[in-house]
Amino acid sequence: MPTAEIFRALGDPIRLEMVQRLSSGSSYTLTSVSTNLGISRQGARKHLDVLQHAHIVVLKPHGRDVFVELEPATFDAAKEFILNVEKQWDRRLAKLKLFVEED
Amino acid sequence: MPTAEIFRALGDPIRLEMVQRLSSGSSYTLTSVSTNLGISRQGARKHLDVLQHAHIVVLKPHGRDVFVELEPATFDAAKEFILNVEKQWDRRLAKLKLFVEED
DNA sequence: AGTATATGCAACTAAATAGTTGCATAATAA
DNA sequence: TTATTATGCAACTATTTAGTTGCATATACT
Repeated sequence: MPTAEIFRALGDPIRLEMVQRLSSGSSYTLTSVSTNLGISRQGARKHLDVLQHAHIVVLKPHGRDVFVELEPATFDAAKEFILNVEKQWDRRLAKLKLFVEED
Repeated sequence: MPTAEIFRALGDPIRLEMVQRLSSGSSYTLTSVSTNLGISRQGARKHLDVLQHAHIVVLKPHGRDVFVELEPATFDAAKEFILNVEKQWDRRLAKLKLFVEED
C-alpha cells in the first residue's frame, strides 16, 4: 500500500472523525459510523470506500448489517514515514552544526 | 492547523517525494525541489503551495531565488493523531479481552 | 548593456471528488 | 405476512484538483 494513499485517505475531516470513532468506540456498523456527520448515508459510504481501499478499515458483512473495523497495522507505514522524515531532518541539522563549527 | 489538512498535503506521491528530498538533501531552491518530478515547474509550484498552506514547508525568498525549508514541528500533529489512534485501539482490545475472559 | 536564470501570475482543460437523490433488495421484527 | 431496517447501486451536479501553456519581471552573470 503506497504511503501517499494512506495519508490521502486520512486527509479529510469526516474520514478522520470516522477513524477516531472506530478507534475508541465499541462496535460499529455501517450506519452507526455514518450518522451525525452532516452528510447523507451514501455520502458517508463513499468516505468508507476510501478508507477501505487504503486498508485503514475492513468491512465484515454479518447478516443484514456490515461491521466496520479498524486495521491499525496500516498506520505503521504512515508512522514510519513521519518518524523517518524527522530523523533525517535531525541528522541534517547535526551535520550542519558540525560544518558551521569546523574552522 | 487542522490535522486533516496536514494529512491531505502529505497524501500525494509528488508532495511526499518533495518532503523526502527536503528532509535528507542539503539546500533546496524552488527549482531544485521542482525538477525531475515528471511535471512542469508551475505544476510542481502548485504542490509546494499545498505544502506551504499546511505549514509543512516554509518559503524564504533570497534575492532571485526562493529557498524551501521543511517545518518539522508540523509533523507532530499528524504523529500525535496516529499514536493516539493506536493507543486507543490497544485499550479497546485490552478491555475486550477482559470482557471475554470474565465469566 | 545584453543574456540567462528564477520566479510569479493568469487562463485554460481534463479529470477526480464530494455530495446528492431515487430506487431496489435482502434480512430482521411485529 | 407485512412492515421496518440496513444496505447496495446508479445517475447526476457542482466543485476542486492536477496539470498545462504563455507571458511578464526581477535578479544575476559576462
